[in-house]
Amino acid sequence: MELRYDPRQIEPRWQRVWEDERTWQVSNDAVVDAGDDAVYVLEMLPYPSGEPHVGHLKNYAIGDAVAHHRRRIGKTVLHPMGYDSFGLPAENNAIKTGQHPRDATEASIASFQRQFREWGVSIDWSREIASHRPEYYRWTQWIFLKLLEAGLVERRSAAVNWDPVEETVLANEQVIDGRGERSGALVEIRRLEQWFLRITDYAQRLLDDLDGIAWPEHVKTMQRNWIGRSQGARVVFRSEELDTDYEVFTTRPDTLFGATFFVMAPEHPDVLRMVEGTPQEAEVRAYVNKALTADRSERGAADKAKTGVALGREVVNPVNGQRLPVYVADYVLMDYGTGAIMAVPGHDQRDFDFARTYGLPVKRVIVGADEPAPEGFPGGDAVWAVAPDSLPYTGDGPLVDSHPDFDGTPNREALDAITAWLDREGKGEATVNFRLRDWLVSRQRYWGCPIPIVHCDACGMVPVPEDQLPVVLPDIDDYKPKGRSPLAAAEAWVATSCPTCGGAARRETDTLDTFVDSSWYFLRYTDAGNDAAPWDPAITNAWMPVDQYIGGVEHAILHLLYARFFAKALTDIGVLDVQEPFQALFTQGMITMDGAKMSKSKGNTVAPREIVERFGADTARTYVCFLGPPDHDADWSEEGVEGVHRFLSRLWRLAAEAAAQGGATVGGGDDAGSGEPAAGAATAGGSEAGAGASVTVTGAPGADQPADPQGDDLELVRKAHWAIDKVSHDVDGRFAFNTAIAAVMELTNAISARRNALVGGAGTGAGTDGAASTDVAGDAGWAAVRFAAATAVSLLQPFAPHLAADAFERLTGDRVWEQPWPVAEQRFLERDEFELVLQVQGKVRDRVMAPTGAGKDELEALALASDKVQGHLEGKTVVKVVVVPGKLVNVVVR
RNA sequence: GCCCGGGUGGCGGAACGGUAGACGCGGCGGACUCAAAAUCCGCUUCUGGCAACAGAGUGCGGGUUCGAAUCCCGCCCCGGGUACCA
Repeated sequence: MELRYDPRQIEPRWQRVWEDERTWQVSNDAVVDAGDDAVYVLEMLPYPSGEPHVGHLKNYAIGDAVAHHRRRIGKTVLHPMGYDSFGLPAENNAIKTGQHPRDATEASIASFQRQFREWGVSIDWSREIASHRPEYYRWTQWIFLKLLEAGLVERRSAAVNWDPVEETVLANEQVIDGRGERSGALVEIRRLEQWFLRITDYAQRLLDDLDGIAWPEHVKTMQRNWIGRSQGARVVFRSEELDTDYEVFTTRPDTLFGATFFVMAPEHPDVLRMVEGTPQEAEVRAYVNKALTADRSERGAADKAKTGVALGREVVNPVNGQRLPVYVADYVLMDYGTGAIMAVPGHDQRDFDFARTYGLPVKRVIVGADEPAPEGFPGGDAVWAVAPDSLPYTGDGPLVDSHPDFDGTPNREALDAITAWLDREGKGEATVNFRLRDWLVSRQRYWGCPIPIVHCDACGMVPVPEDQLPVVLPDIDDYKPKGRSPLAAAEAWVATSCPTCGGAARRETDTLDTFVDSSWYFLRYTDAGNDAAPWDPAITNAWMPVDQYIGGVEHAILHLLYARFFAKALTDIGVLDVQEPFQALFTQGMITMDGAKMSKSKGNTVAPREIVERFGADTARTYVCFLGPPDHDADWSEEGVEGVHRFLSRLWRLAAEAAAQGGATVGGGDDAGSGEPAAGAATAGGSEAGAGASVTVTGAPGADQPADPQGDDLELVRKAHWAIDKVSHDVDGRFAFNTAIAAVMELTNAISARRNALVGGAGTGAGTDGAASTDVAGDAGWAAVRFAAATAVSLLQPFAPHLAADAFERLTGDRVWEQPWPVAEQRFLERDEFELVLQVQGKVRDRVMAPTGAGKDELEALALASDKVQGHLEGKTVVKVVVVPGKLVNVVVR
C-alpha cells in the first residue's frame, strides 16, 4: 500500500465538500438563538489587486484558525469576506492602459476569491461584499446622507493637502513626512471647497472608549497620540491698532507673565492684514509666500533653524498689559490651536531658539525647586537679553517675577489660579485642544463612491433623496484627473434636475475617500442580503461588535479610528447600537524576505499561489502560523516551509497507516453524519458519498481513547492529553500558534516512536506496509497510536483543515470540523512520580524521581540523600533548605 | 527628541521568579539503498576532559532574592510609531 501525503488530491476534495454543503454558512436566525455564543471573527477587508500576497495568507491563516477553534468550542461563528474594491491602483491602471477600473477590479476579485477557496478558508460566501458594486455603495451613500442630516458632514473651504501626482486632496492621515502616502510626492497646500466629516466632535469619546477594548496597548497609544488631547487655556491678546482680539491656545498659562513676544503662522489670515500699507509689507509678503510654497517635510523638521519676520505690530498681554511685538514664523502651525501663540522663551525650547536668533528678551518666571533663586528674587525684574545656560526651564517650581499674587506659588497651582482669573476677566478660559482634525473625505478621482449631492442654483446643495439611491458611477472615456474630478467631464451624468425644485442642477463630481467604504463594511456583512436597508438593527446589534478583529498594524490609526467614529455616529443617529465596533484586536506582524519588506520592485516576493501549488494550502497556512509569534515580524524561509511540509507528511502518513491498522469503522449504525468511505477511497466524489457509505473493518475499531492503556501506550495517551492541554491554552486568546503547532509536532514525534516500536526494527518509512502485529499487545499499541493520531490531527485542524479532515475520517469515519474541541483529562496530566530538581546554592546538581504529593520533609530527605548533592556540601554548613513541592529542593550552604 | 516594542545557540524561536535553549531549520554521524533521493535513528550553547564531570552562559553594569532570561535602577544597541502640537 502506497502511503503518500498528497495535498493535491486531499485539498480540492474537501473544499468541494465544504462548498457543496455550504458548511461555513451561518444564518441570522442562528445569532438570535446563540445569544452570547454568537461570535464574529473578522480579518481586515483586502484591497483586491492582482493576487493575494503572503501578508494576506498570514492574515487569513490566523483568522481562520481562530474561527475554526471557536466553532469547535461550541460557538456560532460569523466569518465573512469581501473586497475594498474602490481605490487608486485600479484607476491609475486605467489611466495607463485604458482598461475600465471595474474590469481590472473584478478580475482581481475573481483571483482573490479563487485563492481564498484554495486556501480552504472557512468563509460564509453568501455574505460576500465588494465596495465598488452599486448594491454596496448605495448604502455608503445612505450613510453619508444620514451623517449629513445629523450635522456631521460639512462642506467648507480649507487649506488642504494637495497631491500633485495623484491630482487629488488627501486626508491629514494620508500625508506622511509631507508626502502623499501612495504617490510619495511632496504635498502642496491649496485652498479648496471640500467635504469634511466632523470626527473632531467625537475626539473625547474616541479617546475615552479606548480604555474598554482589548486592543494591543501600542495601538491604543498610537490612537491616543493621534487624537492628541491637551488641557490648557485660551487666552485673548488684543491688538489695539487693529481693534481685534487674537486668541492663543496654551498648555502653560502659568507662564503668561514670561511672554515676551507673539507669533502667528504664515497661513494666518490676518498676517497680511496687519502689515497692509506698512513698510514691513513687502518683507512679510515675501516670507509668507516662501513659507507657504516650501515643502512641508522641510518645514516640519524640528531641528530646522527658526525663521520669521517682525510685523511691526504689537498685541497686549492680558495679565500685565505688556505690549508684545508680533512676528510671523513658520514654526507656528495653522493646523494646531488658533494658528497664533504667545511666546515664552524662558520656558519653551522653540520660543527660546527663536528669541536667541532674533535677539529677543528672555524672561524667567519659574525657578526650579532645587535651584538657587535668580537675582532679584522675588519680584525683581530679571529679564535677560542673553539667556543663562539653565534656560529654557521646562520643569515645575514656584513663580517669580510674575505678579505679587502669584510669586512664590507653585506653578501648577498658579496655572489654575491664572486660568480662573482670565475667565473672570473675560480674557480667556480653560479649554481642551485636540490634535485630531476633521476628516476630509472628498476626492477628485473617478474610482470611488459618488457623493449623493446635487447643486442647484436656486436651492443650493440638495441631498439626493433616499429612494433615488444609488447615484450610480457613470462610465467615462478619460480617467485622467485634471485638477478636478474626471467625473466633471461626464456631462450627461452631471446634468440633472433638482430634487427639490425640479430645475436644472448639477451633480457633485467628487467621490468619497475609500476609507469611508471600509468604515462600515463589517456592519453590512451581518445582513448582507438586505436590499431594503443597509442592515436590520436587530440582527446587526446581535452580531456586533466584532469579537476578534485581525489585521496589520499599518491600519492602527486610519481605518480603526474612522470605523470607531462611524459606529459611534451611527449609534447616535439611532440606526445602530454599537459604541465600539472591534472588541478585541490582534495585529499580525509582517512577513519579510531576508529581513526586508517584500516588494515587487525589489523582486523579493513569494507568491502564496506557488507555495500552495508546490506544498499545498495546509503547509502554507501552518507554516505562516509556525514561523514565530504571529504578532511579530518574521522572515520567510524556504527551508522552513519544507520542514513544515515534512511534519504534515509524517503526521498524515502515521494517521493513514494507523487507520489501516484498524481505523474507520465507517457508516454502520448510528453514525449517519459521517462522510465518505475511509482509507483508500481517495478520489471518491463529494457529499453524495454520505448515503451508502461502505463499512471498512480491519481490526480493533476506530480511534477512541483506549480504555486502560499500559506502559508505552499509557505514555502516548498521556502525551496526547498533554498536547490537548497545551494547544488549548496556546490557541485560546493567546495567539501562540507557533508553540501550539510545536506541541502537535512533539506529539507526532511520540506517535512515530511508538509506531516504530510496533512495526519492529528500524522504520523504513513510507514504502513500508507496516507488517501489522497481530498479537494483543500490538492491537493495544495500534489503538493507542490511532487515538494519539486522531488527537494530533484534531488539534491541528484549525491550521491544516484539509489534512485534518482527511486523516480524521480515515481514523474515525467522522468529520473533524463537526467534533467538539478535545478536552484534556486531568488524570492523564498527573503522574505519581515527578523529576525533582536538586540544587545547591541555586545550581542544579542532580535530578531524582520523587512521588507526586510528597511533603517537604520527604523531599528534603531525598535531596540530602543524593551523592551529588552531598559532594557539594562537603566542608560546608547547611544554612537553609528551600523546598518547592512538586518542583525542586535548593540547599543553601555557607 | 518623545512614545512603544525587542536584544537568548550557526538561524527562526521556547521557557507561571524554580531543570535556559521546547519545536523547527541548518550541520554532523548512522540505518536503508548497487547508488542517490525520500524515509528512519542519534548527536548538535560554549570551554576543558576519553569519560564521569567541572566551569561559563540569555546586550552591558549594578541591585532585590535561597534562586533572575523573567522583577527593580542605570546604560548600550536594533526595530517601529510620531514629531516645531504651543
